[in-house]
Amino acid sequence: MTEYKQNSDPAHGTRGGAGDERLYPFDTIEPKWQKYWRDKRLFNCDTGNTADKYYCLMMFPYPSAALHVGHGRNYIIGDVVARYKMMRGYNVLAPMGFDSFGLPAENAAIKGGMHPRTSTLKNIDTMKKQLNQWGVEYDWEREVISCLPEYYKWTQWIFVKLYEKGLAYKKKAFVNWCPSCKTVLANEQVVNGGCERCSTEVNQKELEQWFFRITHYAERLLKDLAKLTEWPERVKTMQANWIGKSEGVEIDFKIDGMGEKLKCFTTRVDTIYGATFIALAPEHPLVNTLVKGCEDEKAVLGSIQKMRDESKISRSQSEVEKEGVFTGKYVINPVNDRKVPIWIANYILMEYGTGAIMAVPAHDERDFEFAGKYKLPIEVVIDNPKKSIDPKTMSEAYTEEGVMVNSGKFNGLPSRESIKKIAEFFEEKKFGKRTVQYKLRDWLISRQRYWGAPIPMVYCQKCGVVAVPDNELPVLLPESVEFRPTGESPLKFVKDFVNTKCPKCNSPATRETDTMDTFVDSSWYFLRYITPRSSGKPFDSDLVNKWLPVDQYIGGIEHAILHLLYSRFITKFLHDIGIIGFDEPFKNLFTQGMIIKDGAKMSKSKGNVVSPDGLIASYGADTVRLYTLFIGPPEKDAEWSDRGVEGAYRFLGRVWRLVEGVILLNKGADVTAKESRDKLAEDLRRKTHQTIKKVTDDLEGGFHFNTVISAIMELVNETSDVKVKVSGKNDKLTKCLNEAVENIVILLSPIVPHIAEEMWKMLGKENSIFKCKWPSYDKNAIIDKVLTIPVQINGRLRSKVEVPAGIDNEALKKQVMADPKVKSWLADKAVKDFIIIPKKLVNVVISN
RNA sequence: GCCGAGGUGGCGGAACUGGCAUACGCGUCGGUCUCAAAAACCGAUUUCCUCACGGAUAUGAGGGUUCAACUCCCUCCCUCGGCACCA
Repeated sequence: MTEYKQNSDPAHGTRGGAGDERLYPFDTIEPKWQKYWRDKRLFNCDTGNTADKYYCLMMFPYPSAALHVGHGRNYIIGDVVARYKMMRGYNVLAPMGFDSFGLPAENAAIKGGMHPRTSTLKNIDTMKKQLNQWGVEYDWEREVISCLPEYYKWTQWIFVKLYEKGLAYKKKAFVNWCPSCKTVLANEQVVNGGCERCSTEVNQKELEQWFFRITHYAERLLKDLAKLTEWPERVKTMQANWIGKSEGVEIDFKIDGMGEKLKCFTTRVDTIYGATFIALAPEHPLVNTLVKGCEDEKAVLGSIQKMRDESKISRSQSEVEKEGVFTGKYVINPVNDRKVPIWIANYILMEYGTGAIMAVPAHDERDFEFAGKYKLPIEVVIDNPKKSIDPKTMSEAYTEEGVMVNSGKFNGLPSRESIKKIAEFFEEKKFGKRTVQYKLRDWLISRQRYWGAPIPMVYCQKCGVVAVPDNELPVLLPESVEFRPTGESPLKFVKDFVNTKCPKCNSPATRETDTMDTFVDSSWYFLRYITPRSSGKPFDSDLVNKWLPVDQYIGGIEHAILHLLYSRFITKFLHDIGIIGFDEPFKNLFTQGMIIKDGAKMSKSKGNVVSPDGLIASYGADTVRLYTLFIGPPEKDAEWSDRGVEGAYRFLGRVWRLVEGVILLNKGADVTAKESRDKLAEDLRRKTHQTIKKVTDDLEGGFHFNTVISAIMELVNETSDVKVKVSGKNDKLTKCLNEAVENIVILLSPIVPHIAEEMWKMLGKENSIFKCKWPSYDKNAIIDKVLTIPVQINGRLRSKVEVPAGIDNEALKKQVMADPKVKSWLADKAVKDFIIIPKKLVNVVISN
């Protein structure tokens, strides 16, 4: 999605541990099968067949120069899911594309590199080769590249639709400005006061910018999180926190001696009787009027200006000392007609609520701190029921619930109850009204950059702001521009681009020169894959309605807020204008963890990037895939280990030799059976079917690839043990052995597709293994006939007994009591209790 | 501070609705094969005591419930991620 800072150096591969001796010929097998899948169009989806559709989507990447094994995790997981679902009989759609507008390509151009288009398309080419090497397959005929006019035409079209509905608008505002990237950033792109991309401290700049009115959808974006039952809880929590809903009351305070009213938002209207001052943000529009004519007006204005000058960023850090100044004016508290002084304070944010608060020092930490500093009165109106509060000695604000005191007719009520009562009272008396506030801000989408989709708007002297009509889209990016880090869009200096005619009146006009945030591009691409070459409309609505919502979306946790929230917003919008029939885009979401090396996220600057190229050369792609999935639970971060890769490689070698060995057996090599063949056969068959069950359950119930692999390893170990003991005769045992081996190959195939295809062929099978049906297990075969029951004495394991599966409790008890170890533990002690957990365990409780 | 996830051998990690803790893999040690090495194969591997049989001990710390606790309850500690002067 977003571009990554880390780039790996493809020339610097990890050392190969395999040496010249390969455990199996992966280097010839892998390219062969990759070509085969492509030739047989294995991943090309017929979207016309929607009966058993399965839309398996990976977050499309920004085309960086080279991928590392951390990126690989995402694609490998997706590929395994797609192949598995195919074998389950689904018509799988697994498309891929490139989120190819963005800053890195343009920054490279500024440094004197290639034109962004050239470098981007080149990177796309490299990336496709790397994906191919991994054996990760897609329906490439549906490739979507967001920087091409055929795509961004429709990004612009969506902009115009938003504009027509009043959801795209331009306003002058203080915006986050990254001095290094020389562009504005959305609130979501500011991380700890720094630029998301380069970490440079962001400052504030007043600019006229385009916004999307995502706040209009705040309530639905919040409420509909409940619909997303198959999303990780943490992602939903992060989105809910980001939207930040709070319910409260907006109070109208009359300003004493002036006609004006002052609105304050509070969630704690129960504390209204304890309001001892009012605090306004320095940017509040009434500030100048209020201050006018006050004592020492000049000094007051000076300190207000000082507060404004502090960057918004440093003001948002809690360590910053609270500052404020008295305006000389008062409001009247409507509940008791008391005069309350109005202050200007640096801790009040203009962009939240009304930019003004009623301050209740006794019951708010921040107000308490401020009141302490400026010696403002503290009045307790909520008492702690456990220990009465003395306002003179209190050392911190009491913010808990309690009992109302000093609050007129509300005295004695529990504070929680009075929130509702006072709110009702306020509405009745018209002192104010109940409202809801959100932290979510409108989405700032203007970027002073070249490499993005131009905002399709025209400024006409007569008609004003005019949207470019559909038939004139796309507004093409001009080819030749000068890349200069001026802080203004390079498009501004391209006369042919800027000067145009008004689409309405045909008189001379100028174009908007800013481009769109690339997150606009990525918030609808999943719709385009269904009909990627559609030229008359963004997509075919009927078909899109059949294929979406996406059945499985897979990507990194870093997009928990930005991309996923924006995509949900755009989907809801397109739903509301009636061109799609669903209002949530992604039914199941899986967020995989990062791959860590030497304790840190892989990055070029840290020099800890593991490139797949060297690994694939030494061990093959299947080994890299296997290890990547075996490393740990895929949703968690995991530390990369080169030793672990070798272990995965050795395992594939063992499987390869097992298959070769069994084929030899089938030809009638070896002749001596060394022990009871029937029991061996039965045990092996049981293990085989238990493994089928375990693997299928682990894939269906979440992506537990690590336990899937360990289960298959167990089966391989057991099968290898059996193989050693077997003759070549075509009897029950060799049959079970063949069954075990075939199933091992099938169960492994989504994970290590190349070697699986090759072994499948060695076993004499005709078609691609991915055309074969996923096995089901025999319910009877998985039942153990003989059980080993652990025997505990007073909860401690002391012995084990072997019993037939159907044994009744009486017989079991008899056998346990006869066990010599149990006998010696019991000695002459009385048995107080005898607990039998059927098929699991026996616990004999005795006195000590 | 608030919200979320987590803490299990030397390491990555397993353990379903409370029922054999440490599966599987890595590493280490010992062995087979080899002139030798690599690969492969076999065996051992929580810790402590014991020649051994065996015993004791252990899932961040402490308490509780239970015949039985990694799992449930209470108190606390630590790590990671998100949000954070949001009224």
